[in-house]
Amino acid sequence: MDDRSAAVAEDSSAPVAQWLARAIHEHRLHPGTKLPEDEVGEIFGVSRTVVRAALQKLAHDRLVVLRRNKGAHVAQPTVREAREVFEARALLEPRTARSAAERITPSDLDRLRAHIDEEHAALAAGEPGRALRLSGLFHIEIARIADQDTICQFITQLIARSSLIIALYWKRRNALCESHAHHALLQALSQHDGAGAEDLMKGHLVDLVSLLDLRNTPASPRSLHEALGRP
Amino acid sequence: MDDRSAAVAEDSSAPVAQWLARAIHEHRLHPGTKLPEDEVGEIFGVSRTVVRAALQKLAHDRLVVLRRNKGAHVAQPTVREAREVFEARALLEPRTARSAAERITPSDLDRLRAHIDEEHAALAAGEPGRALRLSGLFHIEIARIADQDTICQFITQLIARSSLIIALYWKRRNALCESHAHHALLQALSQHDGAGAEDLMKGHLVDLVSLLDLRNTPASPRSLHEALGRP
DNA sequence: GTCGGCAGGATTGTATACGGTTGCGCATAC
DNA sequence: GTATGCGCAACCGTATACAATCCTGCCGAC
Repeated sequence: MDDRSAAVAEDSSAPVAQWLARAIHEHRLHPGTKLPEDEVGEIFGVSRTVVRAALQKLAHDRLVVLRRNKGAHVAQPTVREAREVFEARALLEPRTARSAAERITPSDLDRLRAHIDEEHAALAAGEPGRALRLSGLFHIEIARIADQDTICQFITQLIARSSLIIALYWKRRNALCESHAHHALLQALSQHDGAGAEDLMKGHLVDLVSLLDLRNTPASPRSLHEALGRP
Repeated sequence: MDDRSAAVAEDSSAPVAQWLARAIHEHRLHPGTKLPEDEVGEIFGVSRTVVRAALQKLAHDRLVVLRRNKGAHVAQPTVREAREVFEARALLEPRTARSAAERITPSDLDRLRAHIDEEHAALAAGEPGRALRLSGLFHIEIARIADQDTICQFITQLIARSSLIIALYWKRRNALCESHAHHALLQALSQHDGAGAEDLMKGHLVDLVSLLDLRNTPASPRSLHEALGRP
């Protein structure tokens, strides 16, 4: 409600970037998909100038990669990058959850419950992409509650990248049953149990990584040199 | 060596962004300074298109703020933002220093020593801006040694913002005597003392914050309303 | 003398044009 | 049938042009 329509009049490239980011987050745009400037511009009714600005923003968030004269593609995080992203989340999110527990308000709790409910509804409606995005928003909401804008922005970026990582490395497509962890987190937060929330978040992130297939296999459409093992 | 000259041929906006970032980091560009697109473009001999790309990159790193129809200005972090930046650093850097201690190599140590020496030389030569930048590079180098690209990028951004914060809130201009902490860190790193490095880094960051004047005074070229205390 | 409005200049937002590179496909030779 | 070289089409990089907006200074009215 606050990030969709409000910014439209402010910066015309923001809606393009947000729309693309959401599509990536919901797995409607797959890793490696090319994003030609002309095509995107035609879809949104804007010129390449504003599309470029949006793509640059996404590139800075590591959601797309920009290669000179090759255009923009949805990023394909490597296994190494996947590990790094979750290591960074492990450094940031548990302590942030603790802060959130200490200053959470009833209206915050309501919003978190609404997130979980919406996530359940999306899963029940057979929209796993939407559920995944809402699951990410749950984490972002916790960072927002912690009232740390800077860390919240880092976490937002990391969660978006996590969505790409999940698209590439998730072990079993059907198993998106992480709502239990979010329920437990909600419980700890509602009781202002900072230490508990910190531990739960730590464990939750470990669980997430354990559901990824991060053996040293390269990303699916890997670079040919590595694929053929020739120097 | 890897981020200065190599990227020049790759992306023409990168050198502009790097030059501006360095000038900000070295306090040659002060918070609040306007950066007109035409002027910057003329300096670098490029058109506004590429300048805009550079400014957007810097805006994403929070070194400049972009306001619609108002142009780009060097950012003026608020007290709140200053606190947040150092809180984020406190979450990221100590653990990163520990990782660095565990995997540091002799050549890494040489590079760190060179950084410290250069920093001393800059101070002796009466170039506090250069010394500050080198001091920041010391932290970035540690993150690089830890071999965590993602976290390294976050830290790089946070250190650049720290430079702006120091420009605004440093208590005594003359006292840039933090080289002792870096020496102690180097010692711990050279002995692969992860726990020691983590503690030293934590303390170092606390010391840094204590040298800032973060009472709830607004930023120096604050909004006129607040500056004059008139409603 | 002060306030309000208006016009001019300056600066940004967006679109488009042009040049260069890449990559693909086809035709031809072997 | 396969390989090689050429040509074309698509796309990106950059510059520039035009429109919209904002700031500033001046002028007139009260």
